[in-house]
Amino acid sequence: MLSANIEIRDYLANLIAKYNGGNVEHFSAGRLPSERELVEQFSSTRITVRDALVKLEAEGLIYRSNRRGWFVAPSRLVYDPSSRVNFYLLAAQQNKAPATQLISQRCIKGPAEAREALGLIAKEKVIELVRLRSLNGRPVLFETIYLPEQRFPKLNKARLEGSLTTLMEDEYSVAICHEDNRIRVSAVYDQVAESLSLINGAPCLEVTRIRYESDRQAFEFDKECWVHSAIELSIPSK
Amino acid sequence: MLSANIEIRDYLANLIAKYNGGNVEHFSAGRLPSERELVEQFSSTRITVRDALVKLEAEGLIYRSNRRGWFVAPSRLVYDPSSRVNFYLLAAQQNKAPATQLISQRCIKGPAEAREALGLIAKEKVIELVRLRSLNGRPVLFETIYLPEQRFPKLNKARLEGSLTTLMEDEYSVAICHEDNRIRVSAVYDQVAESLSLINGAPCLEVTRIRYESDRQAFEFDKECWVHSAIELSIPSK
DNA sequence: TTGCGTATCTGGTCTAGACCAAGTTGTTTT
DNA sequence: AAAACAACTTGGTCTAGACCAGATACGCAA
Repeated sequence: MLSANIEIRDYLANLIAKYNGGNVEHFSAGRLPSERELVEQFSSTRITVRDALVKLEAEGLIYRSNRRGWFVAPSRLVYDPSSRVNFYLLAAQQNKAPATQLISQRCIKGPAEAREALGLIAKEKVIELVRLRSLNGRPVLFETIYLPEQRFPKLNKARLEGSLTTLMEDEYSVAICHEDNRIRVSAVYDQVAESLSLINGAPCLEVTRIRYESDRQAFEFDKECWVHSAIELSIPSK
Repeated sequence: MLSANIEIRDYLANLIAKYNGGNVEHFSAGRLPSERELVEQFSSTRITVRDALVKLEAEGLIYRSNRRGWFVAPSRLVYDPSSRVNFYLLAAQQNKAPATQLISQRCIKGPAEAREALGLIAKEKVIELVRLRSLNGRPVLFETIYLPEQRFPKLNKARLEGSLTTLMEDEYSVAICHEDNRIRVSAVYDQVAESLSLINGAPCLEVTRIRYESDRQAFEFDKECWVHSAIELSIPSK
């Protein structure tokens, strides 16, 4: 005995599998039928249809673009967070078209979490960079980067949409000693949700990273929020 | 202008923060008020209250135990998937009481995914082990392990609830050469959901692992489904 | 004391709508 | 051709209930 929402889920999951297998006839441009069309088709209600869609979303089979509709999720970007391969190269290798947008750049006191990670004292400030990265026009990553101002004076604004790792090596002679990545499932709100075309409370994969240039001296604190269906992490053994 | 479900979320998130800070007065035994009580308190409806609860669940602040209620999520287990530290030791180090239950043990053909990873041909079978692991009585991990039967004849049943790594070293002289871990957000259904006291379609953190004892020869294929609020992965740099 | 059945409580699922705000599209005006 | 507006479509949010199934607590009988 299947509940109605699972029946709808299974039906759509099946079509999605076919679509991903190359049978494009079901969804034009990867777009699912509207919720109201599905209600008609299954003689059901929006509550039930949405239950099914939210489950498919949780699985990463589909994603929503706020108030535009539901779409079949493209194949995931495979990403090793502890490798220093840059985003453009990685995306290109996997046949995806990358783009980066610098949303804001500020010099502020910064959140306690970042200050602590960077070992800042008293009035030392941080540079906060907020960037949005897309694959094939779909925003997939919202990242907030904190850098100690003293270590990185006069950041080259022209290069803030490219690889920061490269910038830091070139202009500040940074050599990464080691780093720590923390990965958890979380949810996005407000600016983050909006930038990613997600709704408040949508799940995401959150990667928090601290990079060190010597045993104790951290030079970078990042928080990455990935649209969870867009990413798969690959962690090779040490 | 906040929507009602966000208002309820914020209110509860606040209480949860206090609860985690040591102020235990709000929730007895970490249990949240029932959905119907919250409906009363906010003069709202269950749809809206559940929207709020599902958002808190997505964030990992609370979890549900199927038809029993909603609970404040305990602190997360921090876990490095590519380390070979065993579960009991790890849990003990973080002051959590671990337990393992062997749910099933079969010798089968196995799913294509596992067969391929293990490089099996023709009629070679796999041993499938299904285990459920708990922390402080709460199920947090459902894992399915596939081992090539030829490599591991006559598995010692008495030891299947303990550390497999240790068992394999002791009784089969396995030496791990390298491994690959894949991490993605997914959802659980049926037996997995039931075992974890989750509902069909609840999000989880899925870790898929292949272990090799030589460059090409894999000896273990695992799929771990973690209750997402129970876990944080820690990936140190190579 | 130990089962066992029962009443009650909980979330799980669903009906049948409503209104709103943002995104899309087509038409008209400049 | 470009800008402005209007009409329409979409999901986002919410009302006010209903019934079901599993979990739990409790009282009663063995």
